Parts: sequence; structure tokens; C-alpha cells
Amino acid sequence: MPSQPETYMQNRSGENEAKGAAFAGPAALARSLLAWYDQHGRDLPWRIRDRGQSHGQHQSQLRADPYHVWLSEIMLQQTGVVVVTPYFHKFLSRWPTIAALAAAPLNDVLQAWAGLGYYARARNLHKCARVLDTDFRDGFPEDTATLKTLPGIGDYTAAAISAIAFARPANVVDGNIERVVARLRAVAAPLPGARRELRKLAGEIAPDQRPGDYAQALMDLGATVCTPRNPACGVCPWAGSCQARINGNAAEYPRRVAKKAKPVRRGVAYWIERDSKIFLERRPARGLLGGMLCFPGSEWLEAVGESAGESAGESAGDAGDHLLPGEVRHTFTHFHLILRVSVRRAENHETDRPAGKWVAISELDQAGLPSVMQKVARHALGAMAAAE
DNA sequence: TAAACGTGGAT
DNA sequence: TATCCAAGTTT
Repeated sequence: MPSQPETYMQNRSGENEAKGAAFAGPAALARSLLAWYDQHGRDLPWRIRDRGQSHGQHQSQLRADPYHVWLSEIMLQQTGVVVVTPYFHKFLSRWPTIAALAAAPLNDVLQAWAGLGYYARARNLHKCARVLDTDFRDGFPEDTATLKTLPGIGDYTAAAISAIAFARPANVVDGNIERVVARLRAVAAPLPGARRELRKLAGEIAPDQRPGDYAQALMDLGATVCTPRNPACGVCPWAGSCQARINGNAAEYPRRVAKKAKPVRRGVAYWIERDSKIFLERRPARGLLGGMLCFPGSEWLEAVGESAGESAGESAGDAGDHLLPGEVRHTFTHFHLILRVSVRRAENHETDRPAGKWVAISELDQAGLPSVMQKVARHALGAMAAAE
């Protein structure tokens, strides 16, 4: 049986001291979180959990496959578990090993990634697979310093891989952990400026034992209990030590600086059809939707004044073009986009460019179009069907 | 340091 | 409908 948890009197706040609240120290916090994880942690496809014991604490953690950990961590960057799961299975099924992924053409990887967003992740994933396959034949790198030299792997991902796949102690800090720690310590400074402080506070608690389990436990806690809105403090293993909870305002953390409003950009997408095929074009290798297959179109220009559509070419199309009714709305990270769709005659467009490709309408769904272009396709087909 | 970089689900 | 937000990294 575990001994009495260590405690110390919180003395930063006179109010808490007056109430006599007992706060768990770092070791006790880690221990209670791991116990919670053994009972309530989620079963996820890229995760290995030790369910062999129902009583007591596990002394060591199982190690998940480094390829699976790496792939899942890249996919999970700024992306939810529900969205990632089918992509994770699809990738592993198609490319069961790092060598297989490294051998794949980049365009195949981008096609499989379509819909997941942040396409630089897919480009870096592929680049990283080739580096791993050529420069790390002896094994997946285990230390954070080496991991951070790899494409697409930054502070968080390096720490997560090192801890989860290799059981190495690391200070894993993601958005969930920032939120949990901000509440636990009632950090008043707003994000993103408070990152450094939150990272330091998180590091004071992270244990050397079962570092990967601990990191995943804290992320699970943030995702299922210490949620952004309406946190379930009543079932939180850290509630007794949580400063914000005791202050009664856990949901107010973490504070954030106000975000800038998104501007609106407008543009036209060209629907170029011939023999039941559509002309698509691959975007430049870097930047927005870099390397992705898209409908050709005008530039996307920020709306200025009331007739902004004209500046986007809505009234400057070639002879024979005709604008379909309605519009496609899509929001990117830093701007809103409003797209009109123009049906353009193939002979009015340069359709033999190297980056161009004709795709059967019936295969548009599997062509690997990013979501915004899937919206364009759906809108175009719907508008033309309605005009019949 | 700040801006760029996707998308879908929740409220 | 509008806004927030998610297992961040790169430049």
C-alpha cells in the first residue's frame, strides 16, 4: 500500500493557509496522476497501456513502437484525437514501416494526408522518414537533442517521443499541460507569453519514473477532465492541490491575449471540364496548401471596399467563362476565404502545364484535394446539377 | 518575437 | 452564425 502522501502547507496565499488546505508535493502529484491514468487513461491506437495489474502502482512503463509514436505525435499537432485516428490507421496500413514511408513518393503521402491540414507536417514527415531511413539505420534516435534536429520535430514532439517511446525522463509540455499547470498554480500571466513559466512549473512536477505514462496521463487529464470549458474538477485527482479550483475560477485559466480578427479574402476557382475530367494543378511546394492538388484559380485578395469581388477577377474572366451562383466559404488559420466558382472552357486555359493533371469527376473524392477544394468540387457539382 | 500554417468539432 | 480551440513547428 502507498504510504501517506507527502503534504506541505501552501503559504503563497494567506487565504489558503487560513483554510488549512493541504497541497501535495511534486512526487505525490505525479503518483496520484499515474494512479488515475492506470484506471482512467484512454485506450488509443498508438498507445500501449499496462492493464496487467489492478492494484498498486506500476514500476515501469511499456514502450510503444517509435514509428507509431512519431507518426501519431506529428498528426496530433494542433489536431484532435477523433480526427487523427482514421488517418493513423490509414497510414500504418499503407506504410507499415518507416522504410516503406521513406520509399513512397511525396505526392502519395500528401494525397493520404489530404483533409488533415497543416500540410507542412506531411512534407516534413516524409522528409524525416527519408532521414531516418538513411542516417539512423541503427535505430530511432532516443534523445531530445537529436530528435529536435529532425524535420517537423520541435520541443514538444522531441520530448514526447523520448518519454513515450523510450521511457526517458523529459519535460513534455503541450497545450493540455499548459492549461492544467496554469490552473494548478493559478498562473496569471497570459499565453503565449506565459509559456516559459508554465514549462518551468511543469518541469518541477514531472517524475523520472514512467515519464511517458506521466506525460500521456497529464494530456489525458487535460483532454477529459481539465477541459478548456466546464472542467470536471469533481473527479480530478489534483483538485485538492489546484489553486484555481480552490479559488473557484479554474475555467478562467489559462488566460490568453486577445487574437487578431481574421481578414476576408476573395477569389475565383476555375472548373475546367473535358471528357468528364477536371483539370487540377499542384500548388508550389511551400506555403499555404503547399504541394497539394487544387483547382486553378485567381489570386486570393483581401477584400477592399464593397466591390472587392471585381479585384478577384469575378468580372474579368475570359470569354465563355460563366460564374456559378453561390459561393464557397472557408476559414484558414489567419483569414476567411470566399470563393466563386467559374466554369471555364478548356481551350481558354493553359491545360498542359507540368503541374497540371486531369482527374475523372468520379475520382475527385479520392484525388487528395484539401478540404477547401473538396468544398469547391461539391459546390460546383451541386450548382451545375441544379441548373439542369 | 510574431506571423504563417488547416480543419472540424463544440458551444 | 461566430468564436474558440486542439498532443506545435518553422521562418
